[in-house]
Amino acid sequence: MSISSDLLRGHTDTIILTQLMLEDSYGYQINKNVQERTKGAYGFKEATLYTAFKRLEGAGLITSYWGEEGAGARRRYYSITDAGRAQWQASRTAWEETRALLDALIAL
Amino acid sequence: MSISSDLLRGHTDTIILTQLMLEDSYGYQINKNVQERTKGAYGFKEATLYTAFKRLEGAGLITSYWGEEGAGARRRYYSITDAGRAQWQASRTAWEETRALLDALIAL
DNA sequence: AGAAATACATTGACAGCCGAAGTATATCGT
DNA sequence: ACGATATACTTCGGCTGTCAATGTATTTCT
Repeated sequence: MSISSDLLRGHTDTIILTQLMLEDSYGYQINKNVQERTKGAYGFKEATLYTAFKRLEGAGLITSYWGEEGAGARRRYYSITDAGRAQWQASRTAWEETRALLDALIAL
Repeated sequence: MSISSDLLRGHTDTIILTQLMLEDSYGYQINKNVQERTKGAYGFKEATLYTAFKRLEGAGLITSYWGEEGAGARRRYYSITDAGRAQWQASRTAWEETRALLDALIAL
């Protein structure tokens, strides 16, 4: 986790929504995917991750249900809603705009 | 200011340092420059800006002095230190890494 | 049996952003 | 002359997201 999370602050929800755009998933798996995609350079702290799920579910962007595995630790799966999909589109655009702004602002 | 500052959170100090890499400047001017560079899409709130100056000066990354204009409202100029220049280099690299991470994480 | 990995959850502290309010000077239009 | 607007800086208190710490519980590996 070499990157300070302060620099990604505000993008947490979007990162989670991105994972859920691909398939229903649960906290531990989502975090594993994030670590894989970033080759270990970034991962969520557990408290951050589960706090984000609460926030997203409260906002109606995701829903959750308990997994039905007979064996293994219980898993709470999350599923993105239509509102969540719309939010993801908006957030993706916002990221592109943010990236352009910062490229312009952090250059001599 | 169409972009949410939550998405730039943590980059405020770097943006200010970038301006001071170019020349000594003061709060109001720095903010004008930011607005120009972003074509009006972003600007700092005053409280955010002056809080950042305090933080940067406390960290030894910038120093300040009062301008000597005889006329006009008083201006406090800021100057980047050697430590500030080193920090800017590090922050620029961090931004490039952050950008790569988010490009990887906010994509299907 | 013990350690490590999997998996989820809560609490309290901390830091950055900002609305709001205040202070002060200069300029422009009428 | 006067009010509005722009310039310019400062502080306070609230809000929000991150996270260290702590706790619970199950499975797998040695």
